[in-house]
This record gives sequence, structure tokens and C-alpha cells, in this order.
Amino acid sequence: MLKKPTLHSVAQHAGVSVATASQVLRNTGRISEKTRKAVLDAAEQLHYVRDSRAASMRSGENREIGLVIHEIANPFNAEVISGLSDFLETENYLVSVLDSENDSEKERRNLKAFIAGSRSGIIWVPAAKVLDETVSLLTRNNVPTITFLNSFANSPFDHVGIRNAKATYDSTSYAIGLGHRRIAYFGGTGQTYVRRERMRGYCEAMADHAAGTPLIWDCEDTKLAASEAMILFCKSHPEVTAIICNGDRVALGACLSLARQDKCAGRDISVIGIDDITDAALASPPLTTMAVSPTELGRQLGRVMINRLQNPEQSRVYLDITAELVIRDTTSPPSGS
Amino acid sequence: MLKKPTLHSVAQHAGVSVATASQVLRNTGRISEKTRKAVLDAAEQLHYVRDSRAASMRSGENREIGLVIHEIANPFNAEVISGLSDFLETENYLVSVLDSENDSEKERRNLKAFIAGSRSGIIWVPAAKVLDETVSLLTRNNVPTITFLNSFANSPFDHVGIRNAKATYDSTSYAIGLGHRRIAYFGGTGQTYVRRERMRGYCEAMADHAAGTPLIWDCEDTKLAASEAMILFCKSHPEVTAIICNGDRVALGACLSLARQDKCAGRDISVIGIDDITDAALASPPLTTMAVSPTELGRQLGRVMINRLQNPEQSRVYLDITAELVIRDTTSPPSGS
DNA sequence: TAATAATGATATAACGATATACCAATTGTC
DNA sequence: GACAATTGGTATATCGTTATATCATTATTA
Repeated sequence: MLKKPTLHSVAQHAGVSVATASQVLRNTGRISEKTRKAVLDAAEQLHYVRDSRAASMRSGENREIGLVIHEIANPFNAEVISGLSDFLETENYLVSVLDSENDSEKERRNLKAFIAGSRSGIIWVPAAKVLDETVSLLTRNNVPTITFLNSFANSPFDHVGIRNAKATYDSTSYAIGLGHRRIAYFGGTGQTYVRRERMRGYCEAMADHAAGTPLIWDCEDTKLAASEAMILFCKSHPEVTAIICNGDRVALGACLSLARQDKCAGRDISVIGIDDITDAALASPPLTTMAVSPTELGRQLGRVMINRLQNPEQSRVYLDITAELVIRDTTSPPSGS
Repeated sequence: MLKKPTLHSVAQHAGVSVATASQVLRNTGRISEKTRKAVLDAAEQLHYVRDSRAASMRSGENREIGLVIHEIANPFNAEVISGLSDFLETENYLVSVLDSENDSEKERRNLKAFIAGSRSGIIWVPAAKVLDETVSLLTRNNVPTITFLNSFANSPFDHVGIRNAKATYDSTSYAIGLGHRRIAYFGGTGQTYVRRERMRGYCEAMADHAAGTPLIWDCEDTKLAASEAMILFCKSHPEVTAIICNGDRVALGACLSLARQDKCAGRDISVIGIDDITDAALASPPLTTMAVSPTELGRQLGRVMINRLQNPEQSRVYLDITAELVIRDTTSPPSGS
């Protein structure tokens, strides 16, 4: 079994010095075509791969971006990742992903791992509860950081996210415009930044249009949990004719639950989601939702990151993308009207 | 703006030498309680994070595993990742994931990035077409590698996967047992290793039970593509009473399509998938499928990897997990009988 | 008490690359 | 033909760690 080839072995094989081999592989000119070819041939023959640890340590550049997200499994996140890494690939950056599972401790460990690996930048979806130490870790180690989707009080970091309050304000207003008056906010638990904003938009719309008192119903952010919670909700609040959901997965869970109760989303109760995940259009009935392009979001993230890396002294960037109403089959005027 | 703290700064701050500071942080005994405390305090105050590049370079150990997968978005994969990283976390390894998008070139780049970062091991779902150079890259650089799910001819690597042929053999046999005779294999394109095995199991079951000539219908491996392909399929082959699907996503797409044609999976046509993804149980009607626990698969992957790292000279490991039939509502005897 | 052993801390050389300064040989200019 | 400028290549220091050898001390034993 051969040992892993190094720059040393390549240089030796080509009959030149390590310094020369390095120059060739970095294309720093000043090398004759003859030796150039010799080095490249040697590298190829030995299947040499530059050790990025050594290279980045010495040069101070490593062109790797770390992404800490809760739930890689979430299809919306997955599309964001794809958009982000495609964009950053054109800028010659590599994106690596770690899953924090929405756990503050795991989140801290993951961010620490990225700092340890000296990523040039970190993108991070903060968990519901952010530890103080996590923030100091990032600031004191001087890593360009962007928070994504979620944020927290007094965050010093750049941010890319969704105009959450506007999204729910718009969807609620749309439901009101259809004639609904008993409208509930359905899904999510606790006071995450994102959920708080979304609930705010809903409440403001209800108030602005004098559409009655807000009603909020908690449930875990999964399809299964939502479908179960919806059974109880229907029993407790038969008067409600429309629900604004905390996200598409919850909305789809609610629709599923309605179908199992021999009701129909869009006829018996109107349902509106947020995100427009792939399954939203494929569900039956197809889901009305506030669409944000995850790919576009990923690209924006990349843009903000590149921008920050090139202008370290620039003041804090805060970018929110607007969601657009996509009307499908789960909304209609209330059945009485 | 302060500079990123190094071992040097920590040592200075604690009034000891770099060597001592290093010993303290690695718990290598022979250090007095007093200086120990001093160093730890300094490290905490400065929010020091060990540079893993330098550490791993010197020590030769880096306890990082790379995973190259096509489609992080795939919910099945996502659960595998979660199972894998949970397991490896208990062994103090970190898992990082790159997405190859089923593209041989991107796959090669990603693997190269992992070699460049000197991962201690690589887990890899080979794309449909594997480049020769990719294989030499891995072998010549001497990285312990495991292929996952997919494989290829003459692979020298350890393997963890599913007993594909047995899974479809069993599901086909079950359909035959229910009385079906016109059974088709639905979904997937091309001759990937996985699909070839699955089609083989289907064909063998058809032959063994003298259930007629096999029929294979291609389509892309997404829900949308499957639902569209299913329309055409129904028109072309009205005689078929059961389909064995290349996976759950395709199966769910087929069911969706049936629903839109006012037919019903399980009544008009029986549908069987493979994987048992989360949505399989939540679909309406719930999907009959060959279940493999992705979490268990992830754990097995971890086990095989640890085993390989500890016994580098051990002969090649080939591990296939058996899928179990889970009967839900998309299967029943053919309507004529 | 002298010799030996144990303890606690340090100096130094790696790991594998890159940046810099430098040197030799060739070419160009007046 | 003497000097400067260019070209092609190399020696060396360095990045931030860890492993090893070494060196003072202090404690133990004969």
C-alpha cells in the first residue's frame, strides 16, 4: 500500500524543488513550459491532491463556507442548500453543511467545528434558543457570519431571511378579502423569531381589518403532528373557517387531517401555508401558499456572503425577501356566503 | 477588532509555554493543577478554539468523516444522515456532507475536496456513472472508503446497502399471492446498480411464479415525473392490476396520479414502494411498501466505518440490509377476483 | 549525604503546503 | 564589453498545532 502523495513526492518525481512544484500547481507564471509539463505529469500520475489544510494554513485563504442548519431533511432547506452551493461554486467556494437539529448545544458544537476548521465564512440558522457563548465564540474568533431565516435580539451579524410579518399579513388579508372572519393561526410552538414575526403579521391584519380576535393554536412543525393537532382543533373551534399556517408542512398536515375527517380543504375550511415547498403544488388539493423561492434565497445568501468577505468593514446587512401569494385550491369564500 | 486567538496567545495569557498549554488542552497528565487551571481559564476567556487543521496535520488524526450523497433533499437520505451522524458522534467523529447531485464530475470534485481536507474516512453514494479517475483518486490517496446504496463493477470498497433484489422479489411475490398476474415494474431510468438489482428481483419473482412476462416502465425518480408518467402508463396498459415501484417517491407520485384520474390506489390498481419514507404512512391512502429503516442504515454505516478505521487490513466488508414488507392500504386482490 | 527517581515545565522538530527573498543564467542596452 | 534587466528556479521561514526529548526541580531511597 503506497503512502499518500505529497508535494514533496510530486517534486521528486518531476526532478524539481518543492517550491517549483508549488508554483506550477498554483499557476504563478515564471515557470518554463518544460518543467511545467513535468510537474503536471507527475501530479497526475501520482493522483496528487493538494492538502487543503496545509495550504489554507499558510496562505490564510481557504474558500470554504460552513452552513449550520436545523434539519437538513426539511425539503425547503434542502433546496436552499442547493441554490447556495451552486452560486458559491461559481465563486470557487465550497459549502459544507452540518445539522444542528434545533439543539442549542449541538449548534454550538457545530459552529465550533467550523471555527476549528477555519471556514472563511459561516451561515447559520439559529436554533430557538441561542447561547450567549455561541455568539462570543463567533465574534471573538472573528468569523464573518450570516444568520439565515431566524435571528435573535441584538444580533451583530448580517442577516438574510423572509419578510415574515408581511407574508402572513398578506395571506390573512387575502382570507379576509374572501369573506372569512373566524381565522386562526395554526402551527408552530414557542416564541422563535420567525414564528413571532409571522404571528405579528397575522394579528395586525386581523386588527387592521377589524376581523375579530386572533386565535392561535400550537403544534409541532411536522406533517404528522399537524394532522393530529388538527383533529382536536376542529372539535374545539368548529366556527373557524380559515387557517393561516406556520408553514407548508403544517398546512399539508392540516389538509390531510381534514381529508380523513371527510372534510375538504378549500371547501370546508380554507388553508394557507408559507414557503411553497415542492409538495405544496402536488398535494390534493394543491395548496394556496405564500411562495418564497428557496433557490433564490440560497443565491442571495451567497451574494451577501461574498460581499461581506470582500468588504469586511461594511456595516451590517439585513436582507428580507418578500413572499408572493400563490392561489391554488385550498382557499375559497366561506361556505355560508 | 481582535485577532483570532491561537495556542500562542493562550499560553502567553496564562504565562506558560505553548507546549504546556497544548498539554493541558489535550489532558496529557503531568501538569500541576495550578497551571492547568491557569491555562483553561485563559482559553475560556479568550474563547480559544483549537485549529483543527494544524492539529490534525501534526497528529495525523482528524476524526472527520465525509459523506458524498446525491440529493440531500431526498427525505430518506436525510434520515440516514441523521442516523449516521448521531452514531458517529458517540465515537467522537464529525460528519460533513456534500451533495453530488448525481453528477459524476461534481462527485469527483466533492470526493477530491474530502481527500484534500484529509478526512479519515469517506462514505459515498456513487452516481450512476463512476469515473475511473474517481476510483484511483480514492485508492491512491489511501482513504478508507465505503460505498452506500449504489455500487459499481469491481469496486474495491466496503459496501453498505439494501438487499434490493430480495426486496422486489418479496413485494412481487406478495402481489402474485394476492392474485395479480399483470404486474409491472414502474419508475427509475437507466441501469444504475440499485435499479438493476430491483428489476432483477421483480423479474425472478415473475418467472418463479409463472406470472407472465415482465413489463418495465421508465420515469424520472420524482413525484412529479411519476405522476405524469402514470397517466400515459394507464392509457397504454389498462390490463395491469399492480405496480412494483422503484421507490416510495415514485409510488406516491403514481398514487397521486391515480387519484386525479378518479381511480384509487389499492382498489383499482395495487401499488407497492420501497423505503418507507415518512410520507408513505401519511399519504392517502397509506402506502404498502418494503421498509428499510434509514436510521438503522445510518448506524450500520457508522459501524462499518469505525470497524474499517480500526482494522485497516481487514478484508472487504459487504453488508446488505433486508427490507420488510409493510402492508397498508394500496394493495388488495385484483378487482375482478 | 549522595545517588536515584519522580514531577512539572520547556525547547525543538516536525506535519505539508505557500510566500518571500535570493541566486544563477540569460538577454538587452548604451 | 560592462552593467542592468529579465527569466527560471531554489532555499528558507512560516502557518498553528503536537510529539519527543530534554532540563530543572523536588522527593525518595539506600
